[in-house]
Amino acid sequence: MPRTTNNSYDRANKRTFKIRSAAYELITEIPFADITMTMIAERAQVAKGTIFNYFKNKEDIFMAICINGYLHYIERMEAAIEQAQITTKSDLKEFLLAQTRLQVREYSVVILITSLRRFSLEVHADREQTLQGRVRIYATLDRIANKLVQAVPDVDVEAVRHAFIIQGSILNGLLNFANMNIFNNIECPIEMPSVTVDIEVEATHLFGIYLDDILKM
Amino acid sequence: MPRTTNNSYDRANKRTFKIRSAAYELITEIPFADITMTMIAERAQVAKGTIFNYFKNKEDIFMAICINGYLHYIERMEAAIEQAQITTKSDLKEFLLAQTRLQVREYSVVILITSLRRFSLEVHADREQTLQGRVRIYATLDRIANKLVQAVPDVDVEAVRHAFIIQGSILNGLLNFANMNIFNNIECPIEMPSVTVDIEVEATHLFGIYLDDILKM
Amino acid sequence: MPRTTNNSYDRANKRTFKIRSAAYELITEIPFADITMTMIAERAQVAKGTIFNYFKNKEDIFMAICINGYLHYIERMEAAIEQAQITTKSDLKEFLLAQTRLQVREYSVVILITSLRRFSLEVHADREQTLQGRVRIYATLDRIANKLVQAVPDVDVEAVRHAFIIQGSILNGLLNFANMNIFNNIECPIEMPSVTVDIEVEATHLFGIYLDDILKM
Amino acid sequence: MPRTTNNSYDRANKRTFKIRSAAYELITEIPFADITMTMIAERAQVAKGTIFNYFKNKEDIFMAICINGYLHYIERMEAAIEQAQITTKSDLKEFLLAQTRLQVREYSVVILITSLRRFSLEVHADREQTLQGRVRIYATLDRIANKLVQAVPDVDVEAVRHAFIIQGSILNGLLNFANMNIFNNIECPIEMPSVTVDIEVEATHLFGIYLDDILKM
DNA sequence: CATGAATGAGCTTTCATTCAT
DNA sequence: TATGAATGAAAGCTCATTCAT
Repeated sequence: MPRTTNNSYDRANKRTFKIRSAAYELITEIPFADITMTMIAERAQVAKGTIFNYFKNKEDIFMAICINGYLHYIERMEAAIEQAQITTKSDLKEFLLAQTRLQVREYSVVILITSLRRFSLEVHADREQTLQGRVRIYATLDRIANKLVQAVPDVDVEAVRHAFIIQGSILNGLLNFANMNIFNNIECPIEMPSVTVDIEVEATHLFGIYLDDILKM
Repeated sequence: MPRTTNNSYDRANKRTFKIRSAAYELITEIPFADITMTMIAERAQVAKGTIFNYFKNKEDIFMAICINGYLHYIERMEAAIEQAQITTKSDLKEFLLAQTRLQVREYSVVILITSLRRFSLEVHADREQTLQGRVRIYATLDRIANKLVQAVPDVDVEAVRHAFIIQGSILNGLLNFANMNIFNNIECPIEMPSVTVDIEVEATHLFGIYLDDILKM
Repeated sequence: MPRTTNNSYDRANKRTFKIRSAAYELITEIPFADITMTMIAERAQVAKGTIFNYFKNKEDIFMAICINGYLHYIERMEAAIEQAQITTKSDLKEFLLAQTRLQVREYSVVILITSLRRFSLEVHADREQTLQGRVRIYATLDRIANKLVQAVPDVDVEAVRHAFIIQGSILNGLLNFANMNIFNNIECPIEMPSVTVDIEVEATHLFGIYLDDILKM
Repeated sequence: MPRTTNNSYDRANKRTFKIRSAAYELITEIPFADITMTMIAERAQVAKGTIFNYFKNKEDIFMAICINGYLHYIERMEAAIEQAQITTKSDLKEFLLAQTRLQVREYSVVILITSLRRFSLEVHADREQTLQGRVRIYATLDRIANKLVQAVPDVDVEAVRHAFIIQGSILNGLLNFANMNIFNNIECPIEMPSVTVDIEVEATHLFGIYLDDILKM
């Protein structure tokens, strides 16, 4: 079967990817407010004007990162279900905690950027595009939840879907609120135990007991 | 002992309060990036230059709001302990959940602003001032935790102090990550159950099971 | 004699016409500075790049509109002479006033665009093209003037040719300078009689007494 | 009597004047569209940002030039009435023609800029400011007209006020529409008599016969 | 000849910050 | 200490123009 490639579509896809990647890289290095379109253009090796052919503005780029990043995460999760051999509630819990560890390790930036949505991103990002993305996310989460409840008896779809929101909230909250002993990535010479938090440990702990509760284990 | 009032000190205090209040009001109306020093000055009814006598920059103001707002919350909590008549773990849990409801209802904005700390505030805010504030917060939380463990047997100070971090993280995370069906304060015409969240219900639920866990109830 | 139609020539003509028409439409809706090549391309249903095959730049398009529009007007006038049955000075005056009414009613936009020539059009438009157009205009006016003086005794060709310049100047001037009670097409709630002007009445009045003068009536 | 000078008011006035003057100079050298705010700032020796403290945008500056320039002209005219010793219709006509010569010689640029009002200035200039200016103009013209009709019997105020509109229209029209043998300030090597116009001669001629008509001379 | 994605110079405008008063 | 006019760096963004397809 011959593969029909739409060249211009492919090129456009590549460009948006390059721009998003450049912006993603920068947010790991520089505070959001200090990132400029010029920086993003330089990093992505495209002209500044090109960015505006693909994104409405800076906020739009980061909103796209949020959505695509999270989609990437949950699509991987969906694929992982097959290999996971989940049959009991315990399997399910283990699976979701493993996914949480993955989220902490590889998707913290994406989850963290979500913090900007209320104060910055939503105000300027493209409404339609964003909502479409969210619908895709919801549909994927829905599929995942359905697959999981089919594999494990006596579990509510609604509860599983909801758990993903809680999972993200927990990680986002810990990233923002914990570790107040760190200022601008530099640890402070002040002893404040119990403020310091190992995000992975804490996230899996909190989400673990949440799962226990909703799975009635 | 007669209290010597220093007039200029009082006036300065009033000014910082006016400026902070103006900024607080604005953040409930306008996205952070769109708030200008001119707006804050007008709202606070001071000259733009005056602001810079009291705050290093815009980020400094909002960092101060974070810290003072949270201090305000926990100082009220400290005062509330006396009236609360806490003697059992169950009392303790109820007290902390009541405090959580208060946090949701009256301090959501303060908790939400914390989302900006990593990406904006810390980068420009005054380091020393901020750390001093955090130390004050820690000291207050420490006093509170101690008072509580003295009232209730068999509870770890460390665990209680830590619980406050988790409490804030939960609220912050839910505010940021939940309710993705809302875009720019406008609800979307897309049905996505389990994404929609009643913050107060969810926060008390999650924090409740966390307390059950750490209090071993 | 059979006319050999050159297809590509016809197509090119059609294109320039489509582009000019699109630009003409736009200038009746949007201020010159706010009209973009993209808008013109969309309206003309051609690619942006195509425009540049036919016109040097934006100013060139509007210069072409000026020249072609005015040519259109005077070529119609030339054709109208035959039907007009002009034999006396009075006939001539009536003919020219009727033509002035036509100019006001159907060519105001063209005359108005001329206002841009000094400040915008000439600076960027194609010099040779423009001058060629003006020579064509002059030639046509010359033919018209000659036809008219042949029909009416005791009238100077030079004076008639010159009258057309005055005619255009009067209309252009009134369009620009009169009706200062209107701002951005919206009438102002300020009573300023004698500022308000019925362009057609005023133009024919002023041009009428001018004709009386040069025709020594 | 001590003169009370409001320093900040004076300084502001000086600034607006400097900025307007710079813009006026530039428009005599460079086409409107090519004048940038940077150029104006440099010429006026103020910071770019300063301009925006006094004017909304580029169009606003040129609208102010139009209005202030014309006001300057008619205020001089008002002052000139006293010295003029006007008692007859003939005196009145001579006075107005002399004023027209002055307009041609010293205010052509101002009158010419008016050509931009429809296509550029009004769309972006400050509405209120502009209308206020026009009201001032109208009031001055009204005073002038009244003074003149008091001096000369049997002349209609309305007609005189209206004549000023016609005067400006004539000059504006001639500046825009005549001399099509000149392209971009360079005369063309094409012989087109009757297109070439001596603006001053033509304007006084046309306005002269208009005055004859309305004064019934 | 038609296309439209890519370009990037350069625009207007903003706004934190300064500093003379 | 309060002021707010002045600053000017730098931002976001536009859009005429190019050019590979």
